[in-house]
Amino acid sequence: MTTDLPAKRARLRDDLILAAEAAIAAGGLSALKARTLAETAGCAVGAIYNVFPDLDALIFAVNARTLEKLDAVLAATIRPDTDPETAMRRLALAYHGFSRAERRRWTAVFAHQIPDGSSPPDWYLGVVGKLFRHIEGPLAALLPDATPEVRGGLARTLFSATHGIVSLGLEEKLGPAPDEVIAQALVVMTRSWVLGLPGAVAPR
Amino acid sequence: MTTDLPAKRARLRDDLILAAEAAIAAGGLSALKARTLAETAGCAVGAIYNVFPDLDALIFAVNARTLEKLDAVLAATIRPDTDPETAMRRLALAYHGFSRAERRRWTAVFAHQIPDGSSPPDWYLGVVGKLFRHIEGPLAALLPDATPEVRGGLARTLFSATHGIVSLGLEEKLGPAPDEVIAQALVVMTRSWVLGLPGAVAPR
DNA sequence: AGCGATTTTTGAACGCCGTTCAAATTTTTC
DNA sequence: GAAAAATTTGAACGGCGTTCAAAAATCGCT
Repeated sequence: MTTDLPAKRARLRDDLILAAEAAIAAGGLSALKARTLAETAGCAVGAIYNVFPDLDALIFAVNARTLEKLDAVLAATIRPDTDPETAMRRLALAYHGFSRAERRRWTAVFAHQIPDGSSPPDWYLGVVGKLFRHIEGPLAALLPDATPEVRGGLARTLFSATHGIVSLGLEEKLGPAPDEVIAQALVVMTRSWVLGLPGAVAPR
Repeated sequence: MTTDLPAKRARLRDDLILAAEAAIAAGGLSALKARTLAETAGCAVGAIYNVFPDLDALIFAVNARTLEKLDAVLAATIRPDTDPETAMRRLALAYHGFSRAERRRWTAVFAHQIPDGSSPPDWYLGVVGKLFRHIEGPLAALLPDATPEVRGGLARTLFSATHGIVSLGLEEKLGPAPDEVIAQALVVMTRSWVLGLPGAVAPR
């Protein structure tokens, strides 16, 4: 019985990601411990470092999965021909809903701090980048004259703004913030974009 | 020479806050170490815990100072009679500028994660809450018919959205984000609010 | 001023963490 | 089947926040 070397490594890799994901879902980023992880995945502590350079890399793998799941949720949210306001509102509310449903996993994506000089791996930024494209459809309908560059930049801006509202609400960094209040804020915000953006991007 | 008991404690408290602030400004939240702190402030490690229940409490004290400083910057940014668009744009750009000038201290405010169940102390939320009031002036000029409650909620929303744009830009969580790009995004965003909010808050 | 009671300060020690690396084990090669 | 190479192992390391028995300082009283 030849257990196929690289396949065994790949299986351990998957087991570790699943174990890490479960730990994060149960207790947040700070609940991720090398020793617990090794026990859950059924390997020695040192084995983790045969597959990942450090726990940060493992966290990136988990966070990428969370982002992929969010991507799928957003993709299922709108049809291509939905009008811009409905589409933007649904996207924002879907984002909010996901962040509530997957509270800890989603928080981990943004709470994860990497050492000062370094930046996220390229493959990871690619996964992040896919998220913006959902907004680009509605934006194109709303701003037919905008260049793809302008639209791309704007998609990023709207994503960031939505993220700010959802994120500060979820972590309650600004005080209590009930679900319904956040949702209403998102509705007003998206409505304001639909009314204001066409004039705002046009040159003076 | 009676060295006045409570005064000595207060002095140590201040020394610790200053030492912590310097550590954070030099190397971020993760550079805050109890032993280094004690040495800088000229006390024993255990003495920290005579003044603060734990390092989290000390971090709140530092972050409150940072927020007070931001509050002062925002207060100096606009005159009472500035038109809404100019005021909002200046506030957003001032927020962005502060986050760049005080990169590490500002990052510490939002990167600071408290244990799962607990929430920030009330006095701290009070300091945070003061920040929103700067937006309320311009908002009142823009939406004369809005109730104070609506204005208050909206101020929070706009703050959160601005924060999202500045924050994701600064941490480069979505990829590279040069200063000028972020600033331009804020200009478009505030312009869109001025054009769109009056219609967006009005009932259908 | 003297001296026992009380409070405050001290820093070695504790438990836990991510990570390493010499040794044990497994797999490959001939 | 045995020697060589590659992989896996887990005790050990250095560093962390926090604690707490002991030491030092201060207070209360005569």
